[in-house]
Amino acid sequence: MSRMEAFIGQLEHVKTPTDIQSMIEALQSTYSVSNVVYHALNLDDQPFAALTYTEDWMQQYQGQKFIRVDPVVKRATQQFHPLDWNKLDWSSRGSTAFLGEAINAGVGNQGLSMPIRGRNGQFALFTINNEDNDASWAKFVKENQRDMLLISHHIHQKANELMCRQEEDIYTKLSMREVDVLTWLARGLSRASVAEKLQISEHTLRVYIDTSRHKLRALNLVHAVSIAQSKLLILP
Amino acid sequence: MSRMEAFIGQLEHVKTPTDIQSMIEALQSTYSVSNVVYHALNLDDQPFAALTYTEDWMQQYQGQKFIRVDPVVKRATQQFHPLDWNKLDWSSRGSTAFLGEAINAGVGNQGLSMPIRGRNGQFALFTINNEDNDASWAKFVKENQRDMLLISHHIHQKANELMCRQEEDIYTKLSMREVDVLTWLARGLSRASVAEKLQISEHTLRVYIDTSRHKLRALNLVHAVSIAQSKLLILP
DNA sequence: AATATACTCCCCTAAAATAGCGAGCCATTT
DNA sequence: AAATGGCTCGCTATTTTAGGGGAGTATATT
Repeated sequence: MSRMEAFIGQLEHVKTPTDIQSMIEALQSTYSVSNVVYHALNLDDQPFAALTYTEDWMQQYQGQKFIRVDPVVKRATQQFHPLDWNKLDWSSRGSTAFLGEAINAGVGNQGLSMPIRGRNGQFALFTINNEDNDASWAKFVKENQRDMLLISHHIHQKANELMCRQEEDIYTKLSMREVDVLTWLARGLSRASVAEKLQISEHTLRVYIDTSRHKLRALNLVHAVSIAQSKLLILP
Repeated sequence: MSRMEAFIGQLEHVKTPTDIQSMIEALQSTYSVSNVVYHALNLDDQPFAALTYTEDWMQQYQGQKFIRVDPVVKRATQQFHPLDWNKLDWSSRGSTAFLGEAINAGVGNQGLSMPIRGRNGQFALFTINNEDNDASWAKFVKENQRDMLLISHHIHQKANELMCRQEEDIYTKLSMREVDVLTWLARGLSRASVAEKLQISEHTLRVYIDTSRHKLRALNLVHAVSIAQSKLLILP
């Protein structure tokens, strides 16, 4: 049984968020890397992280809002496949400063980050990084990338189970017409255009907007579209 | 070398969308299943599918808008991990009718669907289905689920490479303030509230809305938020 | 040093969105 | 048979947003 399979087997016994942290630390030593990071930017609106970075670095990262200049995050949000830090552009002013601080804080010079996208617009990053030369790191990536992808999926699944309410929300059952309306509004059509497209009066249209807004507990139309979109209640 | 590894190796030589279709058909015979389906609902706004269903069934599916009642799609949009059709609720009126038609059309009674979420709000489904009894299907799933996950990722990656423009869009570089503004607006705050929160005048706020709307080529605010959100330019 | 981009502020008017009230028909579920 | 929920239409009023101008400072980038 491979390291990966053993790890995923163990992961099944995880019961608390703290256990996830332990599993991340176990990964760090099993694969002998500087750091392992699972960072969910939103699990049902709440962020969650399990990682091996120092407390200092985490506070600095958050305090200086590094998430805004971190090229890993920027790139990962627009990528599907795993992302090798080698292929990033570290040249911009903000990034270079960030890189310096990161290396200072014990973040490895080599890294591999995998974007994870979940239900309801969840976005998380699973990162493994190490102090290493290019050749040796390339070998490591080649050998372990597939394992990492599977592990990252399982960790995200676990985090999701533990941190998110799993019950179905009866309020998020939009009717067909409500879905139609929100879909077209999300595409930028005005109420008048949508009414014409759906062949209903603007008054009726307004009813659908109101009811869906209430079902989604949204404060206004923009909010309603935003929620419906992130929950994939409306499809592109 | 496993079947999965061989397949992923071959996938690297794929150069055209038709090749993807061939690979899907290869999967069908390699794993001896009734059908294999890769269906991307949106790749840069365009849908794409490579599958082994009959032309008739596809037309019926589209003509009768089965996507609206298909419980696989409904559930998959809210799930992260692979989804076994056994665990679905087929009891609702629309679903039962749909199920009957599907079986008629040669869709297996057993199935496994994996949701794939990509960059820019992409959503795709990779499905494998077969005519089989519960026990034998459970065994198949247990043995091959991991392979299917990796394969689905690689197919999506390929489809993405082939079908989507990969260049960066200079227009989608929002400034920090623009991101702030769209983020809070997406959360349902009114302009007045956002202006107060960011400590700027409503007039200034309006400038950010206008510039970001133009950058995103959006028709109005709702559209702009929708685009920014699907491109993950604003984070939750 | 020059050009571009981000950030801030102000005027105006017309259009659109929100919010309250009402009603009837049809299908599905209980 | 009754109840629920979806779909359709109407009115009035107030608040909010969109779209058209213009203008100055500071910070990057080239």
